[in-house]
Amino acid sequence: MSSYPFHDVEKYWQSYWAERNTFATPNDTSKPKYYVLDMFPYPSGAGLHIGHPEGYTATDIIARYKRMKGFNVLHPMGWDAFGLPTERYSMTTGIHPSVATANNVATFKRQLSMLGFGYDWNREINTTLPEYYKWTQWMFLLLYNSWYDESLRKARPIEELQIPEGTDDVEKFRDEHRLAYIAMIPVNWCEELGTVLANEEVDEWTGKGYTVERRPMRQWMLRITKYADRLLDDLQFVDWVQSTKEMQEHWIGKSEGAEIEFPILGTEDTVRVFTTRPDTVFGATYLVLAPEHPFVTDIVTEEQQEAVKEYQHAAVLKSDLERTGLAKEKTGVFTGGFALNPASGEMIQVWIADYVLAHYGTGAIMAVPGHDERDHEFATQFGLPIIQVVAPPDGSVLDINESAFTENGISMDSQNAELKLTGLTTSEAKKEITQWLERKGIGKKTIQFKLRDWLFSRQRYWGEPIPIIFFEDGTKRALTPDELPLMLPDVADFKPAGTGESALATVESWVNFIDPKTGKRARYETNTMPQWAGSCWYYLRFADPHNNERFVGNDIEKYWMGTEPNSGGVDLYVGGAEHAVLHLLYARFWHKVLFDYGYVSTKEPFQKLFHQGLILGEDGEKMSKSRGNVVNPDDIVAEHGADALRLFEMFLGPLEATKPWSSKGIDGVVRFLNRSWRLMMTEDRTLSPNVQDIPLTDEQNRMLNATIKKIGEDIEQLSFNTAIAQMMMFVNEFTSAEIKPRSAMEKYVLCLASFAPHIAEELWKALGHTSSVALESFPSFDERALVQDTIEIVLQVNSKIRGKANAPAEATQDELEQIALANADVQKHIEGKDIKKKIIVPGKLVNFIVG
RNA sequence: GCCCGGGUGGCGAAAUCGGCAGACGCACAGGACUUAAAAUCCUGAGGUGUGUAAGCACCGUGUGGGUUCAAGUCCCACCCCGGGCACCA
Repeated sequence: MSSYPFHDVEKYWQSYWAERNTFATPNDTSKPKYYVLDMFPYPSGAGLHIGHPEGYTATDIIARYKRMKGFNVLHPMGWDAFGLPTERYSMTTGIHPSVATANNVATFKRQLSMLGFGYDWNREINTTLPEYYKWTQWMFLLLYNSWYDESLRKARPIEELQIPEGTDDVEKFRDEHRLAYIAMIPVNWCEELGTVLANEEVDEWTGKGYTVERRPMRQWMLRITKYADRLLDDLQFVDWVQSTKEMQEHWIGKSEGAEIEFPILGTEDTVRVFTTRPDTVFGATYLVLAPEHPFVTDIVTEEQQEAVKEYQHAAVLKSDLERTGLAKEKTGVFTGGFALNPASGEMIQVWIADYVLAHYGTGAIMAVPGHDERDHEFATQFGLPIIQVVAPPDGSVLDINESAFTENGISMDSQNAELKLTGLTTSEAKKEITQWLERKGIGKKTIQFKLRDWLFSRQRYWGEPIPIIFFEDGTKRALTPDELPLMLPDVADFKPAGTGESALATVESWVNFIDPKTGKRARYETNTMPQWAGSCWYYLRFADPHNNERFVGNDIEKYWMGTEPNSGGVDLYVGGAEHAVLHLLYARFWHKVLFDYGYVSTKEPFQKLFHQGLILGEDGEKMSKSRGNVVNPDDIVAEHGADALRLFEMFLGPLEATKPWSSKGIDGVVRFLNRSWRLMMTEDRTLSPNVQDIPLTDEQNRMLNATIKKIGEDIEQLSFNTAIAQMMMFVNEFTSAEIKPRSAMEKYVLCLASFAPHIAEELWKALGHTSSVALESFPSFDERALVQDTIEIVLQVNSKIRGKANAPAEATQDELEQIALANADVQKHIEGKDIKKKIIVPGKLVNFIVG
């Protein structure tokens, strides 16, 4: 028996869908909406890999199922096409990135169509097209033209920023408050690439043998830190994988503590430190400043001058990685200066050490070696005093020179004339000391975040130009919305200028010009935006992709994203866990800015988030060319068909699990599809005469209804592997029937349709239907068909299974007991013994405890 | 080091609330069809022991303990694998 003609069938239905626009999604507000989104791909030259269809099949099943359940489903696809790989390809081949991108997009689109995904291609978007990046630039301007009002906890137009009396440079004051701003900050400069790398990119390139050093450069930054608390708080509104929420929480890194001022001896200066354990201030036996701390030069004594300089110099040369990474050995230098512990009144040494980070807190710490492991290690190494000021709550005694006691406990030896912490619990002591500090005006309660502002500029050609103009006189202006898009000029050479600027700096005709609005000689910003920019808001554009007046129309946004601020957004967002922090955090940030201006209606962009697991090579290793274990979807489709690939990727295991590919395993789903086909088709592709209008047996009816029920439930739970197992059971059951009841076959095809749409369409047509199965309703099931009159119950003696018996489903405990006692196997085991206890669970089991 | 997730047959896995462990599939074995093979259909199968056999007994969800009539599932301790963070005071 040959296999079903999947080549013809799949090709036929793909063109059928395309010609009839089967999956066109109207903005039809009369129906409930369902928005299901994949993280849109970067169209690489290599084409789709086998991992892409995993998430895409899952969302396609959901989309098709929800459509059959009566929803208006938005299930779009587009291209996140700016970025370094294409630019590097262009550098070596001379092929323009826009041409390379178009080619790659064509390949991806062909492959996606080949897999039968039901996208509305009228809504296709591409981040590299001017009609798209016009709005990315517009969003940048929105950020640039905004400041964050801490009291209202929202972004507001920069014109509404109150300028304090006596401010001479108003522009400078505004720049200091804009959500997009320029800063000189040390960045990861890679000489060979001639570009700055993001922190997350450093490993990738150093791994490839490139060297990366720290160099201060003029960079655009986004003030995401202003949103730290909201990004943290609003996680409560989303239905995400717990681990992803936690990763975001850790990334944002909120910690509560206090700032305390330590007077520097012999000066009027004070050093402010941040600590989460102000209750341990009596145990602060020295101070440590970050090597970059501005006070270092003031504090350092003549004798220590040279050593300090040398240490600072060494610290600057070290990369972040070297400073924090492998070398755990602590280093530091005494400045020669002393400070006063404001609580104990002790004179304490001031050191510099690179275990204190300049960019966190105040860039200075009070070292409490008795109750902080890092301080303990440092103090031990340099012979600094270690004292205990917190006792374990159980009153046990410990040797504080041996190791730090970092847990909460009871304060000890912590008092001065005005203040007594001794005897208080850690949380009481924190409150007490903070009040004292505030009363004295030498400290206050503070909250710190690990999150840092977003380095937003890249020295690359293939990205969105930043719409800012610089004038000769040192002033600048932002483009106005009517001047957008600021088009990326055509260039022949895509290499960075090598000066730390992008290739744009070498395009004389573009970069230098007379600004028509002001008549001044001007220069465009030559930095471009990072790849994250386009993906920060694309989910909104899918709702209204051709709108030239707005990035998304008001009503359309409200329909697809919802109007309830605390819920709503994209209903289901599926993508890799590698984007758990950055993409999702950045997109949430932009969304909140848009929310502050009323451009969007929900606080959060993505209501439910799901990460599909990785598909490994057959050897259980990550797929890679060098390992030679790469599976190409084109090959699989050619050999087994798209339905088989879709089904197999879903059958492999739970969607979220990492699981290996198996070339043998796919035979199982191929067989299943063939069995489904033969259930109702003849060899010559016509409906089998065995499909007839006959009633179902009770057993068949039960199987059919159980299948409908389970498939609906499993799809809702993204549990596709078990849904497929159920369909296999259905087919096994009906294969053995001589005559196949037509009604069961029809309902089965409707169940199969979301998973294997091509074969389902063909079967649906053979069953005599003239329209697409994709537009039919999902069958409902009859709960009554599922109830069984008699069920098998387990008979146990002393909790061991000794037999089984059929009992009426409604049997009472007494009846079950009688049935059990009548069972020969049970009798054998209870014979001559006392029944000490009876456990009878109706519908499940009877258990006699004998002795 | 810290925070998550996970360990179930030869393999991928399944198992609402604690109630028949291993559904479904792969691979395997036997049978039917065939000159033969493939394909297909049917049947079998966690392991060990025992028996000619139907069967019977014991063991079994990473390890060790615990709770319970009953534990893959709950509790405690530990081991291993995957992911994330990593001097954030």
